Amino acid sequence: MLTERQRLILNAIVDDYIRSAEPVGSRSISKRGDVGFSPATIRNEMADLEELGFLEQPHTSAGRVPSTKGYRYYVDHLIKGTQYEGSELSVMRSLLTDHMSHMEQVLQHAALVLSNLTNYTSILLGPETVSTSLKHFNLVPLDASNAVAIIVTNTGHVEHRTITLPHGLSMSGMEKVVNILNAKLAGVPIIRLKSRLYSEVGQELARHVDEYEQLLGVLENALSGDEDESRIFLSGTTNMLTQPEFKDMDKVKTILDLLDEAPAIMKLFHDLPSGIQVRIGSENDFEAFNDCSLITATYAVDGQAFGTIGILGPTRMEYSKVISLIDLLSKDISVRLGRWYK
Amino acid sequence: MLTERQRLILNAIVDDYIRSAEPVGSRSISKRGDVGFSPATIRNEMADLEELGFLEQPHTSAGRVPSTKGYRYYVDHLIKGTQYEGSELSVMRSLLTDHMSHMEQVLQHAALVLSNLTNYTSILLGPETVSTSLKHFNLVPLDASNAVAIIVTNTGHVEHRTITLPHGLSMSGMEKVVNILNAKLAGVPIIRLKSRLYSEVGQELARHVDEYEQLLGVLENALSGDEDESRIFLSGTTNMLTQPEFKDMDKVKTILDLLDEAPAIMKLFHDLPSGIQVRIGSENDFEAFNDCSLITATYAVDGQAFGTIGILGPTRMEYSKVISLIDLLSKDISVRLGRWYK
DNA sequence: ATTAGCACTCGATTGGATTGAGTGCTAACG
DNA sequence: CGTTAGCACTCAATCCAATCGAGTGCTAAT
Repeated sequence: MLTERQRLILNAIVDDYIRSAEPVGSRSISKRGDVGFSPATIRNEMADLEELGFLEQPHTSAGRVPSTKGYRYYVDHLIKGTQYEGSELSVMRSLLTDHMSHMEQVLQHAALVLSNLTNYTSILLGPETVSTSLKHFNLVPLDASNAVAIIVTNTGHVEHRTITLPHGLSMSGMEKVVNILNAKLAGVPIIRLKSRLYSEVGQELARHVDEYEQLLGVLENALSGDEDESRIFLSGTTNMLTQPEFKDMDKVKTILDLLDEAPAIMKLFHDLPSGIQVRIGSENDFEAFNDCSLITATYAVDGQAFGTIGILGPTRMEYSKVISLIDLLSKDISVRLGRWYK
Repeated sequence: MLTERQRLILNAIVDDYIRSAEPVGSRSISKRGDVGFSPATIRNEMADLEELGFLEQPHTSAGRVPSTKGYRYYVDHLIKGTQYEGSELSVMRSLLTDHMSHMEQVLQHAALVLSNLTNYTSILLGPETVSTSLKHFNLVPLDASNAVAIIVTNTGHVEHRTITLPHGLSMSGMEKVVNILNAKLAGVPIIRLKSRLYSEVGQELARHVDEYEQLLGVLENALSGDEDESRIFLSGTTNMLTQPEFKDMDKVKTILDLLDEAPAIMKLFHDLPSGIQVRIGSENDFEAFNDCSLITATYAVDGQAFGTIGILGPTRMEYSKVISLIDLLSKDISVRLGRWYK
């Protein structure tokens, strides 16, 4: 357990380092108003804190830098209870008031606002496929052999896909197909659609359609969504470039490249408990992101878990500010989507 | 006019500089097999070429670097007729053989292949809105007050948008709306849709629907597409980071940020003649891209202009290779889309 | 017309001295 | 006894002068 003075000093060091991005020495925090001790005393404490693993020294005769453990203690115990910065709060409110017509727009816009306000990278995840189910299916004929398949989920998400129909499927045949699918598949979770398609729809289709095998194949294709790809909304990826810790091009490139890949992002976000979560540096078990911290919050609509909001930045991140912003935004999105949902 | 020897030397310098990214001296090109003159002679010629504006010297006692004019002469007169690199050619062929179901997929995939093969940034533009027209319109009811509007264009592009319908619009009313819209608007260019909506559809609608004013507003909204946003397919933007000339973070950030903005890209691509086009450095009148070259090719489907393929890289770009690749790919896409089109 | 030779330029590299921000330790102090 | 002043020490960063070397332009010889 840390003494009160140690906590004070640790807090000062982390704050200073977050501001300046440079190792902080005993003198500089002694000169700050809030720690009324001489450099010598502070040096002693700093040595102790280093021994305990909260601080690190790039080299002898340099100042101290917070370790992952140091940041961890900072966010867990030292951050002053969510101190909303009034101005930015109202800015966000005003930026989010545009009326928007569908979920994707809300999320993409929120991502933009968030990255602009923080100067970090924002990552928003839409509804998990696990918790979405089919609400409605439809086919709109284009010409003799092509049609657009429309898939509407219970989360209000709409997708379309052009498909090629088997030869000789009549207008009324198509209507029957649509009816059968809706009857059998409405309410079924997206991830179960394929198996259900074969187990329940197959025989039924066979009774009404000649080329039902080919049709099944086409439908299977139509019903398997992009999964992850379309859930992800990114913004401000280039903000990484402005951080002094990422002056190394190669490192930045690997990070930016990973952010372009849906699977990498899903891995980064894997296994998050609900509520606000902070993953600091080496805590997120992903080699490339060891110099980054990820702050996430899940949001819910209508009581059930929905998606996730994330901010990715350097470990030297303005935790306090970001946490309060993300907290706020997640609630706001819940409300906003909840309202529009009905 | 340049002498044969000057052309030879200019060619050697540009080639060398493209390879090494460092100022080229007289000795090093004298040692290359293809220019059989002594360094002294070459120096004289280089001085002349500099006076003529084809070369530049970063400072006295450094080698020469091609100027924009130098690159221009190089691509116009010195590049050996499209020398397909056999291996990469076949790689591209094989990468593009996957069967793909719609235009967007083809273009996005082509962008990926192109950026991977070149290590530059690839930018593909889908069909221009000017040349697209409405082929088919449809409404799919979701619930009492919402529906999905489906817009199909003559280029095979499909868009959907969820809209909120006026209260009390019956099923049959909706059918009428769809019929009217299709009758009046099919074949109309996308950019004219709005004006036609008011000039021709208005009265007709008024006769059949009560709340036609509100409906008109909603339809107008539904028919105005994303325009540019959805035409653009980018890939390999982070390849910029690997180029030594872009080691300056600020410069890279401005470029990457611009690439995220549809209007900027449209401005970059403005006013391109058909065929293959090379814009070198300061030639593209866009401050931020003065260190970049843009190579573009338009492609056509069914005889009419369709979209554009572009590669953005440093001025020190492998013009010869990129030009041949882009030439090839543009033709390939034409064929591919043309086939799938029917 | 070409080229060998040479003096010259100037950025890049090298290495040694200096600086200065930081430390740890010890002894003095309230 | 906890705190602090003082001091010797460390080490990256900065500075500076010397040197290097890749390159040039010019001139004179071939």
